Parts: sequence; C-alpha cells; structure tokens
Amino acid sequence: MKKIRNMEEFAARSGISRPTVSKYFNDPESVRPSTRERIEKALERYEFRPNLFAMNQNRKLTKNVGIVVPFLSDPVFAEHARAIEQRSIQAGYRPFIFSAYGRPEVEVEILDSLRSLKPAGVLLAPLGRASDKAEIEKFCRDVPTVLFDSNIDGMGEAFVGSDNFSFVNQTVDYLVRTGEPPCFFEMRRPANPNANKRRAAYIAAMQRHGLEPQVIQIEGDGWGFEEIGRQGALRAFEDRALPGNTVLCSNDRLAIGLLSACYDRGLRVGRGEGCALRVASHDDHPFARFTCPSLTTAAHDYEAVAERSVQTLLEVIDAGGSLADRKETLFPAHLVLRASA
Amino acid sequence: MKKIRNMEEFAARSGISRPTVSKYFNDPESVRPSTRERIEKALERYEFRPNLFAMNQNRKLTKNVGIVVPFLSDPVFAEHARAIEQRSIQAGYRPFIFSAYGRPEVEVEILDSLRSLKPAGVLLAPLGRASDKAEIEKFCRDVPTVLFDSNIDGMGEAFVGSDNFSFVNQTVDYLVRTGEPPCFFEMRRPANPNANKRRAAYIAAMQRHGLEPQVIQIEGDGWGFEEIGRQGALRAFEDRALPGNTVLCSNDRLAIGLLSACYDRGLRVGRGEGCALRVASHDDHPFARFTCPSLTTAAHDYEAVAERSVQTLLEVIDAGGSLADRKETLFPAHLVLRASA
DNA sequence: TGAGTAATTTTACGCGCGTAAATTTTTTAT
DNA sequence: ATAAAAAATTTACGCGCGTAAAATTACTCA
Repeated sequence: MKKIRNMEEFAARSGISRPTVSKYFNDPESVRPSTRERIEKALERYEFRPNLFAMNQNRKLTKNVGIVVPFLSDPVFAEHARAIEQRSIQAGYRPFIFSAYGRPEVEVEILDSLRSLKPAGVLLAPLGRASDKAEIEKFCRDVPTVLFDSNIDGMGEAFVGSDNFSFVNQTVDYLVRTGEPPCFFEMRRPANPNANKRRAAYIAAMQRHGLEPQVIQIEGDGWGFEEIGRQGALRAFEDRALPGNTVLCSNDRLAIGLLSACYDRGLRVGRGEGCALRVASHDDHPFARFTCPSLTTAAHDYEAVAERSVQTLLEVIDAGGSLADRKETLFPAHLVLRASA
Repeated sequence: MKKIRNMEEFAARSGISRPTVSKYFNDPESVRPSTRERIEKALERYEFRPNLFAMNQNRKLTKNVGIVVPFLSDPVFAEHARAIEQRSIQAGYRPFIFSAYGRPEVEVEILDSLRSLKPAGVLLAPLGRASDKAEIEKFCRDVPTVLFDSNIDGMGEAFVGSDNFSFVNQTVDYLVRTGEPPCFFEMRRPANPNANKRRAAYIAAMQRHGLEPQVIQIEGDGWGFEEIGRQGALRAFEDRALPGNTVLCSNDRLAIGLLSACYDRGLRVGRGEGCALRVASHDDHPFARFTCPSLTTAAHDYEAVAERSVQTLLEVIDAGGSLADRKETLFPAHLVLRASA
C-alpha cells in the first residue's frame, strides 16, 4: 500500500481524471459503475484519503454535523449523543460531539467553533434556562439546526424530544392506581425546561385524579443532580416534608440521590411489605436498572429521538436550510416497572 | 457588528497587512502590543474568525488535538475526557472527542479520520485487548500520540495512567487490616489491560500478607459491565462461590452490578453489624458516592492524569513529534472510605 | 449504424490562508 | 543621534481540492 499525496496523483495512478475522482468521493453513485470499480480497485492498491481541509474549504456544504449537548458526563446525554452519532455516520456524515458542561459561555463558544466547521447541520440540545438565547438564535439563522431534548420556542428548524406529559402521566397513573398518590420531588430552579413541563404535567395529572398536588422543591444549583437530590432528601426527611409514602422524582439523577439518602436513613424503598417509601422517576438513566432497589421510571425512546432528529436534519438540509413550518415531534415514554415503586 | 468575509478584508479594515493579522491569529503574543491592540479593537467592531479549513490546509501543524476513548458512555471515561478536554483548551488547542464504543474497527476509523484532521497530537485511551495494534502503531508513527489510561507496550510517545498496584495495594491492605481478606471479583476475559494488572497486583498483595488469593472470574463480554457484574454475582451466590465475606471488585462498574445483586438477594453490604458482605472496588466512578451502600473504592487522580497527559503531549509536540525515551507515568490512587467496606 | 444522451475529460479559475524572502518601518540600545 | 535589532509590510507562491464550462468520449436504443 503506497501512500499517495493528493488527489492529482491518485487520479493519475488510477487512470482517471481528477475531477471525476473528486466526484466519486462526493458521491460514489454519481459515476459510471465501471469507473467506480476502477477507482475502488485503485483505492485498494494505494492509500489515499482526500484532504479534509482542502475538501471543505471551497464548498458551501460539508458533510460535517455538530452534536451539542449540555453535559456529556451525564449518562442520559451521553446516551443521546451516542445514538445520534451512530445515525449521522450511517447517513454518511461526520459527527463532531461537543459538551457545554453546563456553562452558557462555553455553549456559545461551541457554536462559534461549529460555525467555522461549516457544518451541513447541527443537532443541539441546549442548556435551557441558562442558554444565551440571542446567540443561539443568531446561530440558527446561519446554520440549519434541529433542537433535541430541550425545546426553546421558535428556535431552530424543528424540535425532537420526549413527551414530558406522557412521562408523567404514566408514572402518576401507575402510582395512584397501585398505592398512595405521589408528591413531586424536584429542584427549585431547574436548569432544564423539561423539568418545568414535568411539574406542570404532574399538577395536571393529580388534578385529573381529583387529588391535591404536592410539590417539594429542593435547593441546589449546577449539574451535580445526585448530590443535590441526596441533600434535598436528607433535609426533607428532617423536616418531615414528605406528605405520603410515595415520591415521584423529576428525573433519575435526583432519584439516585434520593435513594442514596433513603438507604442511609434506613428507609426501605419499594412496593412490598415493610417498605417505607415508593420512589419513581423519569428518563431511564442507563444505571436506573442497577440502583438499590432498581428504579421504576419512564423511559426515553432514545433510538426514536435519535432517528427522528437526524432524519429531520437531513430534510432541512435537503430543503436548503429551512423548513416551511417548524415541526415539533414528541415521542411518548414507556413505563419501566422495577422494584422501587 | 459587520460581518467580514475573509482575512484580506479584515486586514484592510483594521489597517494592517494580512500576513501580520495571520501572525496574530496564530499567536497574539507574536505581534507588537500596539498592533495587537489595533487588531483587537477591530475585532470588536467587525465579526471575523479565520476560516478553519483554509487555516489548516497549508499548515504542517494545526492546533487540533484528538481525544479518543474506548467508551464515552462510561462515566469514568467521560470524566477522563472532560478533564483532558479542559486542559487542552487552556493550552490553546482545539480538542475533538471520539469514542470507539468498544469496537476495534471503529477505533481504527477514528484514527483514520483523525489523520485527516492533521492534529498536532492525539491523546488516546486504547480499547486494549481488542485494539488493532498494527494500525495503532502505524498511526503513532505518523501522529504524536500520548496513551492514557490503558498502556500498550512501546506504543505512542508516552503513557500516563494510574498505578494499578497502588489501587489494589490500598484496597487489599485496608480490607485485610479491618476484617477478612478479600476475594477478587473480575471478568474472565477483561477487555482492558488494567484489569490484568489489577489481578496480578491482588495476587501479589495477598501473598505479601501470607494469604491465599481467591480470584472469581465471571463470564460475559462487551461493555455492559454492570449487568455482567450483576449476573456474575447472582451466579456466584447460587454456586456459593464466594469464599469469605469480603469482595474486591476489579472496577466500580462491576461493583455496581454486584451491589445490585446483593440488594436483590437481601445481602446487607457494609462493615457494620448484621452485614453479610463487604464490597470494595477501584476507579471512583462518579456515582460510587451514590450506590447503596456508598462504595469504598480507590480513586483515580483524574486531574493529575489529565494534567500530565496534556503536558506530556505538549512536550512531544515541542520536541518535534518524538521523545528520546518513552516515559511511563503512573499516578497513585487514593483510598476513598465509604460505607460498603 | 446512427443519432441522442449521459458520462468523462480538459481547461481554467478560485477558495482563504500559510509562509518564505526581501524590503521597509519602527523600536531599542548605544 | 545613529546603529542595530525587531517588527511589520510587500511580494509572491502554493496548499489540495471544488466547480463551472466546454470539448470529448462512451453508452443507449431505435
């Protein structure tokens, strides 16, 4: 396998003109089968890949796509990123993953960097409340962007996410049907807009059942949700703030903290005999299966969200960068019954 | 803020020659302070960033660095990636994160992609056993590479990681000192070479104490360590394979699975009265703090590994791509005592 | 076999910036 | 003030490929 310096040389070796080779690399289907075969045969003999920078410099549209998440160390977002990354690759794109790590100024920097990557499109899960809306809006005007996970009204060409009402309705209905109605356990100032939707959904669901909603809001900022959940729970135990024996957490990471607090205080969690508390939650965190007890939760359809996000972005790109109307797609959750409730 | 198309135009606006502006963007310190001020003043008035692709095309060395990990959804690697990413940015580089998701062919593809990014250097945590050694070696010949987390003999310009003997010595010593000696709980065919080092360290530590090593090897392949640990533990309980009341897990993710199994079987874990089992482990997984009970473990010095990895890579880059001798740096672990042992 | 069409080649230019060399200007040192 | 050094400018070229237009070749089907 001899190395080849550039497309010129490779074209010469394979006996095909450079523009045709160029065309092949942009779309192998766009050349005659016999030519394609000759190129691919040459590709086996010589080691050559077109220079990424030269390719993209003089092109309006690259095959790059950006994937931006608020916090990559959060397994829920890692899972989202992974699923979307796979689909993008399958679609023939080159995904680049970025994480704002909870910091709005980093989010803006990422968008700036992305701009210079000339991406064909961007899949963006914004920070939410903390996001610099103006900057994001400006970015969306320049680059075809599909929002996922967290919606910001009117921003981007489309939104794909999970239906928070579906999440909460399922957990509330289940809990009400099988025992005491739940109180709702959340952060007072959630960073993520989904949290607000979930609270609203909880209140609505309880009222639908003719029950009094009970929202417990705990203190804490940042993205250390487990610790926030834990401290909030310990304080709630001290204050005897829990009205009943059933807690519905806004998300699994808070629930993990809560379970940890329960364990420390000797509160047995579950739906069986001798259990002091039932705990349920939302997201189906990759480790929800392994908490003690395992966590009953409403699960994202990660694959569906990824599939639809990427598919929508491709449509936007095909349509030249913008869609007639901004579609919002919400996928329902599915309830995962485990031991905690 | 008027937008500017290229450096030519920006140079004209700011009244400075283009090559000087180019120099500024490559290193703001390299131009006269007065010039720098004028450029930065113009930068406030006009919106301009040099075209990434044009910048890097005709340059031997870009400011890109690659960060490659075996599995980004694994919080331990997410944490490593995060720490290294921060340091790279601080050092003025542009990090790109990639994950092989456990698949060797993907790892090779990532290296191929990276090559075309012309990175100044790469920080690589290889898959380990499954890695295509020949391909990685070839890559390391072309691109300055520092290995981290998992060592592969002789590959890359340097290795930075954690000292597995330190991990295991601390946990074994502690467990032996405070109760029964531990058996060692691991996968029969671990993907990661650190696992082998840990087993060896365990055996050596036990022998040093004049004790008989007991290694329990569980079945399972892939990267779903929690589930593998859980199933392995359930089987071990059935087979009464645990020799004593103390288990030392090769890593925290296995331990999380083990704890889950213990909980299901009603085995109380901890060091107090009425506890059937003590469990300790290695890594200090971000959620080890929140398992039930919280997990006693030996912690990576994530920050030190990140700091040294990046620093070493910078040295390699400065030295023109290769070091006289391949340094291996191992950071000691520190024991984190929690409730599980 | 001949048109008609699709694919390919040729030709030519440009993208935006890096970079080297020679020249001029500015700063620093004497 | 003058020489020396440093910085900036001018000039000129190249990187590797995209892409458009025109000319040529290969294929399709009657």
